[in-house]
Amino acid sequence: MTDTRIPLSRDRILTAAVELADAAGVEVMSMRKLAGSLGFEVMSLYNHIANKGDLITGMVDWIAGDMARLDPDRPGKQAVRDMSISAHDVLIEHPWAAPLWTRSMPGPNRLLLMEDLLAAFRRGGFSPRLAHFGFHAITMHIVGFTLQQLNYAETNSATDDAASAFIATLDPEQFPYMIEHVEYHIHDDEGGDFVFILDLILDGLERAKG
Amino acid sequence: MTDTRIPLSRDRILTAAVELADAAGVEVMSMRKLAGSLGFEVMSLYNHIANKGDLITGMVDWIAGDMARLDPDRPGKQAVRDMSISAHDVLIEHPWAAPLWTRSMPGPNRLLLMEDLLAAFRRGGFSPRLAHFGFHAITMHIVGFTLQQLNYAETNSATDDAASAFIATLDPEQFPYMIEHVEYHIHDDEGGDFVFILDLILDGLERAKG
DNA sequence: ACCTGAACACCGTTCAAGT
DNA sequence: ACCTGAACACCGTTCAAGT
Repeated sequence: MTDTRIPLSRDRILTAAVELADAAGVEVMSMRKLAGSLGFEVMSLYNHIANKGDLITGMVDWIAGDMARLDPDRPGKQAVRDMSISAHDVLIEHPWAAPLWTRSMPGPNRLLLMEDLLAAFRRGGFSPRLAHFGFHAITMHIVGFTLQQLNYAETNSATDDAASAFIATLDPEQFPYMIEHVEYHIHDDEGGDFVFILDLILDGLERAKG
Repeated sequence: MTDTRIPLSRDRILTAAVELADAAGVEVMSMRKLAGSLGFEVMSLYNHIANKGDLITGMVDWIAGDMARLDPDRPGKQAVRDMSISAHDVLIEHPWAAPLWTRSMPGPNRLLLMEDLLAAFRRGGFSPRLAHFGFHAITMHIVGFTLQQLNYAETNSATDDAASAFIATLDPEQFPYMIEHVEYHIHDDEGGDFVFILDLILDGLERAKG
């Protein structure tokens, strides 16, 4: 009885892991279920990945590979803007990734993005110090904003019913602006907020360059 | 044989949980160990908290209570600046909290901080829309920046040896700016970066107000 | 009302055994 | 070299039983 299964590999495992996390969430994706989804036993995975931490690092770097590299032919500010928007899009596509982003070491794909970003600032005439600030401001915005956005989507569930229910628990005397804020999210949020703050940061950095 | 132990309460449990997480990290703080540190059995906890999610929400809100409320007597921009710095300090003191911040619903203490922040913007003459942007930009900076900072401290371990080792793995031809960036973290990072970017955001918002 | 023990349905990972 | 079964040391939580 020969084994007709396609043999495991790091790539196959990572692809399946991303798929599983996309479909069911990371908290559901256990080593056992991952192996099961591939038709192998748990321990087979350990022939290709070191441990669960290694798996997660690989998953994060896997989706980093989907983010658009900086276009070297465009002005630095435009290239950074495009990359940021692409990165944000990818993180929204894979909602499990943003919380893990800051918790794992950068893999090869992420390293390339980081180098690109720093290079764009330095070649654009930023001092090492200002490039350093710019780097942190931009990456922080990409990950942090997405994190908040996803959290909002989650706590307010699919529909806006939960948001309305949340408002109902608030005393309008004590939390008038909080209520206004949540209502903004329900009615007026067209998704342009990420880019608005991004431009605010980019303009601020350019001004700081002097 | 009478029981001389101080009876459990939600407050006692939360205090012990924060203490345990501070000392050993959240990933180590299990329900079983938490109960053990209090001298009770696991299941006793469930008489005071609903489940682990409830516990974590409570822990996050517990430390939110340590953050300085906005001073209503100061100009809005200054008050927001002070609150942000205080919040950042508290998150650095409790390194487990920032990753959980965006993953749990706001409790009573956090709600007050959020309302304060929104009120400062609105009373300072911001439109609902701009107050909304400002709110997200500031909270994102507080949590996101701290997250990156903690991650850096972690991957580079206590000493700078790990950072140097990390640099050593990088090809200087391919990653010149990445190397420069990590070296900045090792040598020139005096901790003023959080405030620098904070001011950049505050100035940007004020300018957007027109 | 609050505390507890046993049990259930899970985890990640080690180790020795197979091919 | 790669796959596997059994076992270990954990989890969070339910349920029935105690006081």
